[in-house]
Amino acid sequence: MENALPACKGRPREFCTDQALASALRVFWSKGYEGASMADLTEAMGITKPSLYAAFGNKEALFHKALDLYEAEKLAYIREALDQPTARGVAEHLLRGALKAMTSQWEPKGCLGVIHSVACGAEAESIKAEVVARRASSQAAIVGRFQRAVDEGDLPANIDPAGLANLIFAVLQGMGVQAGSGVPSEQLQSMVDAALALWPSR
Amino acid sequence: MENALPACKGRPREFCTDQALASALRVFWSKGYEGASMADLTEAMGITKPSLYAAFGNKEALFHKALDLYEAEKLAYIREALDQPTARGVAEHLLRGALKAMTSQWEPKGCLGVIHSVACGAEAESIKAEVVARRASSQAAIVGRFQRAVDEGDLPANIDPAGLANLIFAVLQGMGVQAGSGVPSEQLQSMVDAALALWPSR
DNA sequence: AAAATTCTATACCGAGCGTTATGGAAAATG
DNA sequence: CATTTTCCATAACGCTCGGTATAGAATTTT
Repeated sequence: MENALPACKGRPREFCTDQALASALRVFWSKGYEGASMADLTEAMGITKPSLYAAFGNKEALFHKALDLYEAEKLAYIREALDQPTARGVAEHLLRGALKAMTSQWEPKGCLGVIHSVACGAEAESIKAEVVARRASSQAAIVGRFQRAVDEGDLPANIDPAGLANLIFAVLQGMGVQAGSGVPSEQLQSMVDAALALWPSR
Repeated sequence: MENALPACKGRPREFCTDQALASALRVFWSKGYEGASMADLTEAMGITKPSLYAAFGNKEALFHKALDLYEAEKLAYIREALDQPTARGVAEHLLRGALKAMTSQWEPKGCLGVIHSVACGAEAESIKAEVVARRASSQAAIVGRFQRAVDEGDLPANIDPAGLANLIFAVLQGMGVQAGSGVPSEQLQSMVDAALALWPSR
């Protein structure tokens, strides 16, 4: 049933689904799931409502595909951070990667995950749960990475890996809140510098 | 025109406006401005819609009064923090006060300000602007307090007061995001401990 | 060329939103 | 006790929402 083969009968689609999905992502990213109306989405995507429903199912399915795209393209820095050789490198890559992702000139400011982690209407309940679950898995990976750093002596033995991972995620989320509410990127830059200056050395 | 004198003609109001406002605050706090429908509000407040409009004006005016109440009652720890003798005391009071305020057993989890700082629909645009402005003024006060600490030698001279204030506010906001999305308070407690362990000593 | 299939576009649907008008009951004033 | 004022309750208004049915245009395969 999936459009596995583009060589199908009938009139072919007149728009690029990937491009339309990218446009939808930008709408969700800047307005949130509930704040993004179907009219907003179709206008940004350049298609009509029936085309959207035929191509993506419904609003929630469209959001899920946009979320996958976001995680694959905009959250790559989290996966890269896990590969850094030192715990400080992990933290630095997380902070600087998040800063870049949240303050791009061509993309909406802020973080799609943060927007949907805070409570809104009842219709977005399952979406919030999904976003929160994805963040929890990322956070668990960071906890494991910091635990390894403690075991290897890369981090002082007296620090709590879970607490530290929780803290750095809180900083990332706070950065998302601030970036999404108009705080200029220079201010966020100084925040990142302050955070790295405080990082437990040696 | 204000109900300055309770000794007025006609039938008196049958409900307590303060109590109703407190109930409305809890609804806004847990569902957000847009997520809180008039039906949600009137049910929680125990009054009907015309009574609400007669007593508070409209939904936005009700929110503003609830926001004032929130700031006066639940954000007292921020004003108290400014009076702490040391910068570390300020930070500790902020972090522990926020943790207590955001994880109370009898109140909604999370932070009313954070909820409305992230983008949602267009109707909440002015509300977001108001909340963001109030936070900015609090943040500016913390910057000034940290600057004083640097001048007094309470903080190392090489640190940036604005960056540090921005960082601690990001932690508070991240705490709000996490508390509002189900992270248990013990985990947030360990995050606070980790943050204070990293605080620039001496 | 003809038939079949899938596209796009317009209009509509039921539901929920914030808000307000209408009516009747209740309490204070004179 | 009568009047007046303000309350409460029901219902309706205009609007937007997500989602869909219908119909016509366009491009494929047979």
